[in-house]
Amino acid sequence: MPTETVSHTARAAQIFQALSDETRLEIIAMLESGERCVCELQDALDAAQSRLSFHLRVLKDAGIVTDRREGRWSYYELNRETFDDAEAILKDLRPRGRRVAGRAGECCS
Amino acid sequence: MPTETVSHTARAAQIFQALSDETRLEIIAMLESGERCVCELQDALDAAQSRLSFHLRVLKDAGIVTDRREGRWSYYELNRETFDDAEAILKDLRPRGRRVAGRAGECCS
DNA sequence: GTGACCCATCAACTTTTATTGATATAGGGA
DNA sequence: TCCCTATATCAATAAAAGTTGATGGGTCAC
Repeated sequence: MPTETVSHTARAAQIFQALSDETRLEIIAMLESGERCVCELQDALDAAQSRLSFHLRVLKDAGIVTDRREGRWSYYELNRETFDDAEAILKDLRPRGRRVAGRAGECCS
Repeated sequence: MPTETVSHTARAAQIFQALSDETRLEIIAMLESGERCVCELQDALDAAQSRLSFHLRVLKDAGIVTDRREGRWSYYELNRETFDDAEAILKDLRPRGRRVAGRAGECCS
């Protein structure tokens, strides 16, 4: 077993947590069509620089984006793998079969 | 246009936020096979009653579960619709086409 | 070099979430 | 009726996440 540092659930929680903020969802929307540099995001989102930087870090830590430095610019890009993971996790969470409800008296001691 | 009270992003954020906690993910996992009563969850998750109740409410507010009262028991069940929504949202967020990076000088003023 | 710019990080603070223990409500059985 | 059980809710607190403004390190143009 290779480095399974965190549990499956912890990883799922991390991904969803990163997706649970409107600013970050807007960032993701802007990155949908490809790589962008931080200043473009800043202009478009009208967010304070440190705030944006904070959210980008959350996204990066969750593996949702990757970054690349070029000269004095930083470019961020969506990471397809993590989106695959997210989809898989979601499919896993989905309701499956049916189970007849434990009727009164069956469920509690 | 009917009651579009909250933005698309806000709704997305709410769903992901509800999914961003390990306890809640465990609850969902327990509900995958069907409806359960609160006390079953309580036993299985070994969570304080009020804590569990809190998390169930978060899930309910986000539309991830529905509840049903029967006598003195409450039964919770996963809500397929919301899982469909979540999947659709995720698909929407996915990286699409490519875009050539704005090279140095192109992105900032 | 010097200075302007892009960006990350930090510290202080505010806001939001989560936990805990207590109380309240409602149903069922004696 | 009285009590016990199941569950929600509330108030107080703790912990986590987000915001803001300041600082500092790299990189480029001069």
